[in-house]
Amino acid sequence: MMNAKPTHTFTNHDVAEHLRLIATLKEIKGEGRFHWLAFRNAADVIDNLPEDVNDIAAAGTLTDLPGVGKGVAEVIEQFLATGDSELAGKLRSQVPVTLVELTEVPGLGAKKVARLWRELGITTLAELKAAAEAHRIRELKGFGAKTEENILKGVALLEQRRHARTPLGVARPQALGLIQALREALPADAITAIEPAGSLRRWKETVGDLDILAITPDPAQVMAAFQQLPQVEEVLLGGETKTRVRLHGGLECD
DNA sequence: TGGCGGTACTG
DNA sequence: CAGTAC
DNA sequence: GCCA
Repeated sequence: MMNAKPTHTFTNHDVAEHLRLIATLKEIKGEGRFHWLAFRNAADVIDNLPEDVNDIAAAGTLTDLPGVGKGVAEVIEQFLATGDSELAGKLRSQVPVTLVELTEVPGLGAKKVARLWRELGITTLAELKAAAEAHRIRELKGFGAKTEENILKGVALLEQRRHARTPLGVARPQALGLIQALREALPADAITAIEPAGSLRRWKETVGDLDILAITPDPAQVMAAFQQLPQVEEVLLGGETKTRVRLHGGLECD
């Protein structure tokens, strides 16, 4: 046999996802902000790394990466070797992993998910949906009828999106079109810089929505122009420095 | 050993 | 004001 | 948890 090759090989993205899993579980568990933030930051670093994390690990220089210290490096090494880590295992024994997907419902963060779990025993999307439909959510202090509706909408959106994420090949041209339209609608000096952000910028193969970031001396002017673009179907939220709209076709854009 | 982004929006 | 999202 |  040739030199023993690992049975599985893991990509930078796999590693990043594992670090994100740890971060989310820690957050739901209620650990202090910076304990889990560190893992999320490290995940972003790994995800954007041009080099193969396997090579870096082999060279023993993981901790040279920004945001990667002793703790994260240990987790990465274990994951590359086994596809899992002690830390993640320990976390999984304390927090149901299925809670992670609840976190993806817009408007639901770790804190609310933790309460839904502890106070209503909700651990899955299906259970969440059922509880909302049975109006059991509004019984919780701080959760009202409105929250319930939003959860229902969010779950529906997630179920829909799950099967209908937009391919980058479709999303990116749309975003670039928006950027160009915005430039044309405004004087040249109104926008210092503008570019795609989020999953678009990270070249993910599919995206859930469009994120566009602009630097401008006059935010209000840009927000107004953005909302009036012909490809905008509905303004969902129009702030002074942030706007969310739904485009024709259903894609949402910030 | 102390700092870690800052802000806007919703309920 | 707390929680969430960017 | 990482960094200065």
